[in-house]
Amino acid sequence: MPSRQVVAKELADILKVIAHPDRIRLIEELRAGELDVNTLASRLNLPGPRVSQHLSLLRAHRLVEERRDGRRHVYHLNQPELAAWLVSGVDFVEGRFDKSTHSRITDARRLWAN
Amino acid sequence: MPSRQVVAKELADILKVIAHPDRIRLIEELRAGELDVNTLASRLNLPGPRVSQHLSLLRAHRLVEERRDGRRHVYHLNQPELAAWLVSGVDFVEGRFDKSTHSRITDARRLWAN
DNA sequence: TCTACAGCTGCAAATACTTGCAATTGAGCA
DNA sequence: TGCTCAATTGCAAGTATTTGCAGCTGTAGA
Repeated sequence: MPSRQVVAKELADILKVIAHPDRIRLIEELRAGELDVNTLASRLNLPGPRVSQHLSLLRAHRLVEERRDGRRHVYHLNQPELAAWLVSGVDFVEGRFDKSTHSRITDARRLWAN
Repeated sequence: MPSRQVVAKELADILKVIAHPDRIRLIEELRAGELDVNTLASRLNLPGPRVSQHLSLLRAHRLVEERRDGRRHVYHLNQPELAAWLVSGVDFVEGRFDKSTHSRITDARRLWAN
């Protein structure tokens, strides 16, 4: 199978993993450093098992890694540049908003820029 | 709903649209300029209706635009930088390959670099 | 008008994702 | 050992995507 096809498939695979609102937010939360599952769950306001499943998917694709600290499971981004890359992708979202909602983007970009 | 959440949702939506091997290849084919549906179908070696459906999805999300030229439907990227952004995302694929298949990435990157 | 070519649309079957909830594992501590 | 907190796993129901194929629309040219 030709290389472009292989790489397109792998890239599609990774994008599919990232392409979920909760998982994008997990990645964004982890941009600044490591956090445990509980903290993530309460920051995103999601049930624990759900966060756990998202994390296990991200883990299976090596986007995050886990570390144990006592009874806590602490997660961090495997490739921290991923978060920056994602934020830069927000540019391509702009066309989708009408003018009134448009400020949300600059807003979010500012929050994520930190 | 908080901005980060809105933007995460929109970004997820766009990524979901992009996250398909065929559609990634379509975007890559279009990086250099416009092409009609037939050309795309034969370059990707896919049945016409399939390419048509992928394009209509990309079109619905404003990632591509259509132009008519006689009986041809000619497509082009709405935001050409999208292709470059995608290619830069290939970096995050690298961790997934073992050493033997690793050369495919440099390979594909070279091909996509044009 | 008739034909051919270029694409699009619709629909059903197969497949994959998401979500909620209950049950389970595993580490620390009394 | 027995209890509890932190997370993970498993599974079923609901929802969305993908794929193949048949049939349709619209344009150009004889």
